[in-house]
Amino acid sequence: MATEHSGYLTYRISQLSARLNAQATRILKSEFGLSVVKWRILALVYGVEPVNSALLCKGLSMDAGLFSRTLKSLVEEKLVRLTHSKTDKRQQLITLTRAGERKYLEAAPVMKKRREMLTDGLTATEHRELLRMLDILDRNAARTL
Amino acid sequence: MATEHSGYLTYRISQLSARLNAQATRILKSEFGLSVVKWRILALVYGVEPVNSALLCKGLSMDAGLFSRTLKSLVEEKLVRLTHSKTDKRQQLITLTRAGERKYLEAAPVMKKRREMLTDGLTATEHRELLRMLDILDRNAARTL
DNA sequence: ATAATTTTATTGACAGGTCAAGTTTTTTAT
DNA sequence: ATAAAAAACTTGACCTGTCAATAAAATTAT
Repeated sequence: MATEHSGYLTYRISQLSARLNAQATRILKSEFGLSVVKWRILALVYGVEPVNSALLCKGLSMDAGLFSRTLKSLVEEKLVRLTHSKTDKRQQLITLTRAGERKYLEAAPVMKKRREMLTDGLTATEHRELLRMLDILDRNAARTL
Repeated sequence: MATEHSGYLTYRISQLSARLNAQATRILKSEFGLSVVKWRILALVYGVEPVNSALLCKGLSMDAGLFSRTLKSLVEEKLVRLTHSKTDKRQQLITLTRAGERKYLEAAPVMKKRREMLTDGLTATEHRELLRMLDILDRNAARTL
């Protein structure tokens, strides 16, 4: 039954993505009480704070609504702090709180190990090749059909 | 901004998957009034009918709830027909109606072209390599961390 | 034979993510 | 200088997909 659609690249990618997401969700929630989106934000803010909110949202190519709500709950959990830009009253800057930094530093090694485990069995060359091919797919997918 | 996380394979896959899904959703909905899940079911049922419902659901590794609801609306749209198995009163068999077949045959070439376009720029060897690497990732992702 | 377990299918509740509308502020065009 | 357009952010409505609970039927174990 699995063979009929095994050639369907799009389907394979979708399945893999779902599986990876489920794995990340499980680890992040059970061990750190984080959602995947919250984790991504923490990971990107760490080290480069303070960060412009809109730029980060675009960089993640994340929906602005989702981003806004996630940020709100990160603030409620006191993992990040928002400050209004002086020059542009619309903008806000994101900084990690001490607790946010701690949370990131706690989760980072676990998530790093997970990534390493994922590419187990791929040589460095293959890994690079894979990223290159994903780039090609990505560009092709952006082309309107 | 994109460079910080470009090495994050999981993130790349997730983004690519989201993009592909959005593309498929757009095409299927606007041109054929189908959702991605409906399309997948039609495509798998076509040619091998009648198909055992539970087997198909497992073959797609799809959530049973989602599967049930999607099937229900495919029946309402008169694209598939369900018949109860004589030997096992729990089971149901799926068949495409004439309209369902027509819908599949209409959409199939467009979706095929989309897949071909997606791998534009990859040699046959690379394509094979890509599938192989995705297999490895998939197996690794199945391992519990 | 019948009790316990497993399988099939459906349903309700919910989290994650998308889309569109609305507010405020800034930028651009006239 | 003022009007129009764009950008930043928030909110509500909505859809998809996941999970847990249930019910009916079949299978397995005792």
